[in-house]
Amino acid sequence: MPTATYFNLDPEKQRRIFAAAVEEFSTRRFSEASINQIVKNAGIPRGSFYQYFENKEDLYLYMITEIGKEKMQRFEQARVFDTEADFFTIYMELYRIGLAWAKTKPEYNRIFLLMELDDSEFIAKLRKLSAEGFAIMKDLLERDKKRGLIRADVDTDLVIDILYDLMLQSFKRYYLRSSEKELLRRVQGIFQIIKEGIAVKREGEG
Amino acid sequence: MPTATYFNLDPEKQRRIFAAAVEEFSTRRFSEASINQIVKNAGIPRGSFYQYFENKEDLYLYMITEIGKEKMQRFEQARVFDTEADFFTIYMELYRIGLAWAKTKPEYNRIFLLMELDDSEFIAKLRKLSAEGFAIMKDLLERDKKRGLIRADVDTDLVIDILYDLMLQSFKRYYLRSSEKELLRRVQGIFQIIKEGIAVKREGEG
DNA sequence: CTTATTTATGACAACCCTGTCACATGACAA
DNA sequence: TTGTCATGTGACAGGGTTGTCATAAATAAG
Repeated sequence: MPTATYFNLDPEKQRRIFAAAVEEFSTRRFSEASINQIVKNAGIPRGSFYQYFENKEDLYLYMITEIGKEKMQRFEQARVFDTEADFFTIYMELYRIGLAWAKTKPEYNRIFLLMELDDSEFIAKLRKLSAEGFAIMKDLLERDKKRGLIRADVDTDLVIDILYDLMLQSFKRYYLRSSEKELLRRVQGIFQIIKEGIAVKREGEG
Repeated sequence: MPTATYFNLDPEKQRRIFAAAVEEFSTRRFSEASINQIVKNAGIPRGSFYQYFENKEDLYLYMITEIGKEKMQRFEQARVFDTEADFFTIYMELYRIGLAWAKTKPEYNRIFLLMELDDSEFIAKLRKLSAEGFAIMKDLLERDKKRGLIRADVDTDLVIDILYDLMLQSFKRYYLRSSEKELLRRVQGIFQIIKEGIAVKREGEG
């Protein structure tokens, strides 16, 4: 948490510091990001930084929390969870929203992608927290099981895991080369495979 | 490529340097690895390093090439590609071999995992090369399509992509926490899903 | 034995980084 | 005005990194 001094600061200055943090952390991994660079971009003296934040972790945590709040709002106002739609439909919708968000705030999104590339203790802890949000998806999948849409023998956790990995990986690709259209087609393709499988269906099996 | 001077070196010294490189690159990402550390571990003076290698990239490339050769030998001597077995069986077998290899040479394996975590230009180039080896898998999948084992409408490239991502991700997990047994069960689970899908099969569909 | 060439070596320059701390400045109160 | 407290500030210590280079040692050739 930033110090009281930080919160007493001129809002414009706060914004400048926040922006500088976003700039740095969306360019370099946490472990490679430099406070020096941040203070330079924010136009504040080095000493001041330590007046506002304990260290790099402190700033990062603050930034991530703020961004997280903003993202959550997007999901909440979309109300995708309140429908009776099936698991895949909801997942796709969430993905769409996430994509739209990433489009308006590409730097924010880069921060999350870079987070996945980091393997420091600190980031590992953070990642764990954000992954816990996926419990909702597990519930949805199990609901569909009860509704007879998903086979009963399917390992729910594994499916959630798989989808998380694949979505993340696809996102990475998107930021490297693909267009949004391509990306969405890819995600559709993935869903199709996870739903139906790729093997030729033979009768009397299960 | 190392200089002639390097290859003229006492083999024992060469081995020491190689080992030091492996030690460092299996602990830290390429971008974070330090030549200082390597020369220290190898017990050679800093100046000598630059007599043998142009820079860090040069050494890394050499090391990766050597390790790649060794890994390829494993696959070749297993002759998994010569069977009439189906795609999934062969993939599983390759995975098993890879796992066995990773078990005897965990440092080598860590190097590849860390490579996936890096995003420098240099590593991106390297990764691309190693991914091209997956063309064989694509051929196998297409063979199974012709044999009527895989549905004709399936996007081969996408499946190869998906499997690559998922296998890699599973490997990462294995090195972080899981046991080999757990990992193999997970991979089996993934194959099952990719094969059969997770949706309840309704008649008269496709 | 002497000269030429190759190889070995560590000090050095130049550039990063972080966290601290003594001091300067501003603000508000007595 | 003087004192007190909050804030601003940059120099500094101590740590890291890479690549170079003058010199020393070893080896080969004449």
